[in-house]
Amino acid sequence: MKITEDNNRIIINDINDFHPDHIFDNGQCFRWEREIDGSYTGVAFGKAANINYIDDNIIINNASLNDFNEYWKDYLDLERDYGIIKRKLSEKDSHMGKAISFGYGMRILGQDKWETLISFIISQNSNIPRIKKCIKALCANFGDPIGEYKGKVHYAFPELEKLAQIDTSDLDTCRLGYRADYIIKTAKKVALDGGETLNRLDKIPPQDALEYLLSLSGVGPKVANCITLFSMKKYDSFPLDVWIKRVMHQIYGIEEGNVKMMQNYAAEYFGEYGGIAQQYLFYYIREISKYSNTGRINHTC
DNA sequence: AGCCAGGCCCAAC
DNA sequence: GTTGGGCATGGC
Repeated sequence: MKITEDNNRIIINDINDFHPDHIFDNGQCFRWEREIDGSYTGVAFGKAANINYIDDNIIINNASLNDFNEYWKDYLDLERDYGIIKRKLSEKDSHMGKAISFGYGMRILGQDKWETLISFIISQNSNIPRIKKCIKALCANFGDPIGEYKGKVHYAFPELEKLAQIDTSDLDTCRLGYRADYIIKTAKKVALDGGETLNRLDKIPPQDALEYLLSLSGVGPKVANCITLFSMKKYDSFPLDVWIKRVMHQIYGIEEGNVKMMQNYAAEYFGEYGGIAQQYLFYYIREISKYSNTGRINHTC
């Protein structure tokens, strides 16, 4: 990885398996917006940036070398060789192979735990466009402004202490529906020790981490798996949402609605990279579904 | 217009 | 321990 710093811009050479669409528009994050040039502008860890991929170079605009080393390198998971993972998973079956050739530039971001927790509580029983709007409103109303960039004021994700201090009705303006109450309850519980437990979840046994997450209001198995996958580098986490349930039934032949069997099958079949496999499949199935409305997965796509 | 969305809670078995 | 109705909102 060769890094160049140039006028508040970072350029990284020699990174393969990187495509902004496959990374920022695959449902793992909700705060990045596509620009007309194919780049994405957004906020992570309280830093606003614009990221693009041109001629095999990753370009991070509005970032210092310090920002890169401290945040972006890990956030973008740049030190992982996705080539190896893709080859391993592609060998599984032709569907997996197709999903990977379709979303070849996907990477699992290393997101902030608190932001991921709240974001995926919001995500439940909703759809991605609305989730993005809800989170945008939450940040604009309760996040710290972090300055203007590309003609817009950007906001950090709301601090734990901030959401722990307010009431459910204060969130009315964010249009979160019944999830507002979950968020306030969860914030108050996480804040009991200043977020210490949450921040250490990746350093304790996975079963204990899962148990803590499931004890939080609005966090069930699916949301908990998203949190551990997208913010704790637990790549065998296999979130079963409505889309992946369809995949498990229609492609892998597992009895419809049998969640336990689906989890077991994924763990056995995909193993340590189940979560990454899941994300390729999720992106693929949703994209091809945009072009058909049969309600079934088109195996020939 | 009506079904669906990166599900979870809780009461009733 | 499992099951299913209810849930607030808006995308399409």
